[in-house]
Amino acid sequence: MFIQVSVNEIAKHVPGQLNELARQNAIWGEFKYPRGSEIFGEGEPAKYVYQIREGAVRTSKRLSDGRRQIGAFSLRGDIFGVEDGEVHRFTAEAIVNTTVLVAKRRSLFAELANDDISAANNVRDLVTRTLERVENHLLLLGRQNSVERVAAFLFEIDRRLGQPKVMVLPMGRRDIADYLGLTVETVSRALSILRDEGVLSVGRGLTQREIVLRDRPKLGEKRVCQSDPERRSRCPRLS
Amino acid sequence: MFIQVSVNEIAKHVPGQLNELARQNAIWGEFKYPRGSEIFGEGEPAKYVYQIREGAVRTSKRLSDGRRQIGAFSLRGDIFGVEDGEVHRFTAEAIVNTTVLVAKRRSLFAELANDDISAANNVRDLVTRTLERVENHLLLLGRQNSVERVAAFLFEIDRRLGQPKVMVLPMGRRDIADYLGLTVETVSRALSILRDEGVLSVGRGLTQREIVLRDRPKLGEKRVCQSDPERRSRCPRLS
DNA sequence: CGACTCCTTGACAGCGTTCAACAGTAGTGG
DNA sequence: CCACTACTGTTGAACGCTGTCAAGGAGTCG
Repeated sequence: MFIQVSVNEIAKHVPGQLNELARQNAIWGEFKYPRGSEIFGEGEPAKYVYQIREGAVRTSKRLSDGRRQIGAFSLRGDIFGVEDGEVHRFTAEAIVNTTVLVAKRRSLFAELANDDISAANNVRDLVTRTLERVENHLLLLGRQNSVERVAAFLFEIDRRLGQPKVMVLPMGRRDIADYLGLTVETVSRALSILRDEGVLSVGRGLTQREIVLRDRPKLGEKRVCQSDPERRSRCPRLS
Repeated sequence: MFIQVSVNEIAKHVPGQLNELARQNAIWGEFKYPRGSEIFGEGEPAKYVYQIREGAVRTSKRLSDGRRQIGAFSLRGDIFGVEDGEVHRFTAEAIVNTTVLVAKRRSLFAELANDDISAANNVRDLVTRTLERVENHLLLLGRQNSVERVAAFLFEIDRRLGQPKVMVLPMGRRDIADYLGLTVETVSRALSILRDEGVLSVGRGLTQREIVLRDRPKLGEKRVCQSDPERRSRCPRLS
């Protein structure tokens, strides 16, 4: 009951998914993680599934020398931890003060053996969407320039936030940079370019993390390089 | 029977996986694809699962202007097409003349609803491994330099080929470049650097696609940038 | 209010791309 | 068998995008 209500309140676009997952497991309840704290670490046994009630989470990997790659951002209503196997392959950290619903989980897909078609479909959809997102991210990291990356990021977040008038980013430039495979300076410069081109507004009496998209069609064009034959930078090579 | 034998012959390290997958589906048999031909295209309905009997396959995505990102290479014995949903999210092409076993497939995870625990585990393992590989690839594309990328590529292929004396690459430099998010020239230069450092030999009476790894430990060190943690965050110099 | 972090901007450098030339190899047909 | 051709791969030189370093401003939180 408690779960039923809260999940439906929070995640209108993924109604009841955690319910399905939780039905045959045990909901452990709500947990709060302060800004910057670790929810689980890479290599730890994966015992739970999480849904964000309030806040935002980043999942990341690190190299030994500190270089970091963020694989995904999870926002309000999003579920994470499902796609892992026996152990977590990512580290998950709260970007801001975050409240999550936690459900005990069996091993991946275990609930599918229990004839629960609905839960099976939900898990399948989650894994499918995860794969699709990650694979598109490969293309972004491997073949797109900095402005395209930032535009793609803004486009994605804007969509996931429901295209609000003012987009409030929970994460800082450092996180954006590590998500896009860039540096903070390059992210900042790309945002300035988009601002100067009239695509968005930033600052203007707002926080630096509040962005107003002024020209979404133009942003959409920026996402993928529209091979401008004049500027032969990194993109055009058509061969 | 025919399938049983051939699968076990070919894929010792993934014994019988396609058998499991095929048991409740229908094996359609063997198909041959000439070098460079398309096995399936991005966006096409996903009707079959494939296992490579002989040859090699690349799966890739393209941007509208022709930029390409290869997501994975499939070698002899490998299964591909399982991780897709209703439609293929990648294009699959034969790198060389390739023979594949083809099995009709149901929708993703459908076989799990049929109480086939063994098949369920196989699908789960395939999806888990796919996710792990792709996520590591994110880190490579987002945060590693050219030599690290090429070293990681060689390390992976060497392992998958069973560390032979002479590594015979089925793919050309162009494919390697598009897999690593680089250009052919940069791949070639990185190989030359590794050659000059005594890590490998290439050419020497062999084809350019035949490589001898002379110092696997050193190659392993090249894979990830270790060394001074305090200096720059991106990576130390090459030379 | 002060110390801290975050963000932006500028100057510069470096790594990887682009462009170009050349050598090696494979495929083809005479 | 040898030309002829097309393709692949290597190497050099110059360019430029992005990283690095530095400085300063803006916001945050004690």
